[in-house]
Amino acid sequence: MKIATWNVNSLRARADRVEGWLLRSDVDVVAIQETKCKDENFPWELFERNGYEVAHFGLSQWNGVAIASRVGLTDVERTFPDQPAFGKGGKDPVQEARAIGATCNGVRVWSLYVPNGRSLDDEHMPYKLDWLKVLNGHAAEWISQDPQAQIALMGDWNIAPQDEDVWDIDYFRTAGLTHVSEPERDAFRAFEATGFEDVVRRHTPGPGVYTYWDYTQLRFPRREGMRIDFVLASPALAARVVNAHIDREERKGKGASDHAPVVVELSEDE
DNA sequence: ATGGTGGATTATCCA
Repeated sequence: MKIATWNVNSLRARADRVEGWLLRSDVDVVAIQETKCKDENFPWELFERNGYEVAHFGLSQWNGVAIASRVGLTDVERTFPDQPAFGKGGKDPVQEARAIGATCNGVRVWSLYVPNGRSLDDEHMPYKLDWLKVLNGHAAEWISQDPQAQIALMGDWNIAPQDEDVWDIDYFRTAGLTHVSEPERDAFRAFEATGFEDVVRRHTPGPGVYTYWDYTQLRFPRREGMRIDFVLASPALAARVVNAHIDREERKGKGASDHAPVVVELSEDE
């Protein structure tokens, strides 16, 4: 069984590429981020005609997460419990469309689009950190209730956990950029302390291995990217991982997302 | 090389 995560940066703008990749990649489950649409604009047929069931959570032109599966899709959950809401300027806080969960062939899959902190002193940064803290609290409960639970927390984490996960750590430090700050890295490491493992890194060692390249500044041809998309697996799921890769080819050419798909191969169920 | 990122929406916002 192959599971994947991919921030597509608009499903409508990327429909042809997504369909082509589904056919080529042969994945059984894909967690999608940044669909950038509501249900009424979601390309349901694209998945159906290729044999995938799909669940979507999208509230506006922003964010939007989905899970597509050809090995079953049950117990869909939109937002995790007590998911922190965001609202500024006196507006009512809303739980944004950043998390959807579903069970696919025995694996509890979460498609996650972690909030972007924007800058170290922006109000989005405490929102991001709180969001991760609440999620990790649930992740700890899930494992504690069932140590054999197979859980995949996958998506765009908007964190580069190690210095080698950006092309030039000094550039990030000097400019005071997000994604590499200690509070963000602490929030990521907290999931590892809970027992979750980044199951892609051991199959795709760095340096110079990334999942995202900014559209500007010729970042992709210059090989100046960031590793910010991760599959964090519970212990029982991590034990099934036999391979993983980052599909850098998909970042090439006209009409590519700024993120590459990340694919994890699992051994067959016991 | 007279360009310069791209998407959703349409003058900005978001990443």
